[in-house]
Amino acid sequence: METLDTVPDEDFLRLDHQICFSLHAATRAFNGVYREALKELGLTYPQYLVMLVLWEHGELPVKGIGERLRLDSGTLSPLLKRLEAAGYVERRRSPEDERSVTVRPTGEGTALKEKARGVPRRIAAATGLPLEDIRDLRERLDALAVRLDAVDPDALSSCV
Amino acid sequence: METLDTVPDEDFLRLDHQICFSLHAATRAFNGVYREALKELGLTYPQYLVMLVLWEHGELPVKGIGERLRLDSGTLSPLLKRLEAAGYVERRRSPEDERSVTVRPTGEGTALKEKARGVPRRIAAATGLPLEDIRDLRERLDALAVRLDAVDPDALSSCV
DNA sequence: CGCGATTGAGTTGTGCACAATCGAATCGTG
DNA sequence: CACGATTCGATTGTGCACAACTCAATCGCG
Repeated sequence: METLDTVPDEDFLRLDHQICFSLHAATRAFNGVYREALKELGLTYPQYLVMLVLWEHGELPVKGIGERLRLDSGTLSPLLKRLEAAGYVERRRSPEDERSVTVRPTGEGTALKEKARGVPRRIAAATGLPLEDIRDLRERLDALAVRLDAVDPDALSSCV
Repeated sequence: METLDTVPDEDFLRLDHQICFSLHAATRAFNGVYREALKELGLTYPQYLVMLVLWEHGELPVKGIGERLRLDSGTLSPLLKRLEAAGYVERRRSPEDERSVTVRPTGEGTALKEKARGVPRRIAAATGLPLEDIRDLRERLDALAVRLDAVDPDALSSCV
């Protein structure tokens, strides 16, 4: 059987090139499709993700959004400012904990959900894949992300 | 059977959330792992991709790199300048066509290939997946990217 | 209660992705 | 040969990702 140990470095480098590159290419392709689909909503794809979690939860602290999307304040702070400037969300300091900032959709932001309703179906159609394939792919990617996030940094730099 | 047409919008939105988000999360997880693995080489992940194609082809015009990695000059120009500043590549105008810029690894850049040899194996090990699973995943992602790149932009904005 | 440690946002700086645009070189057709 | 169209790269501007840091608010232990 073909395993990690029976493949020469040279082939490996090629294979590796393709898996990481494939992921990159697929992500960028998705971004391109979303960019088109979200153009009429005036949202970028990461902004759309933020609105998705806000539509689902009603309101969340910045930290809560960051946990669900795995983004830190360095990414979210400016993004949320742009969403606020666009009139889709409002931010205010939590009365209970002055360190925390609560974000919630404005009326306009909530109304946007209706306009966004058709987006996911069109995206799924664009993939040309049956639902079960999409689901299977998603599960593999999730499992992969979990494994990669759990990797010990030192185990990487210190070669085997 | 469950198809695109038998699932309500509401569920769909959730499913969609997960597939696009999973891809995003997996890409970012990969980036994190590569960041660690490439730290000792002084390369970012996109810079590593560029070095990979240069190691394979010896020298290429900027356009050739862009075709292989699907990146445009707006991304490559500054990236190549940084690689040049790091001493890994040199750029010069092609004598045959003064519009074109030829990029090739310096001696130091070529030497880097040996130091990079162990990287892909460690990345593959970090995924915790057998080779055939990686290959299968790669093929699915490639097929997906092809489909998504071929999507007619008008078909997205004009709803079904 | 008081003070050091921790937590939550925000800021700064670097790098990538991409759209739009520019200028120079080259091509192609009349 | 001349001139409009195209090609190539660089540049500009916007937005995202992330590391490193700051600062205020809060927590918790003595």
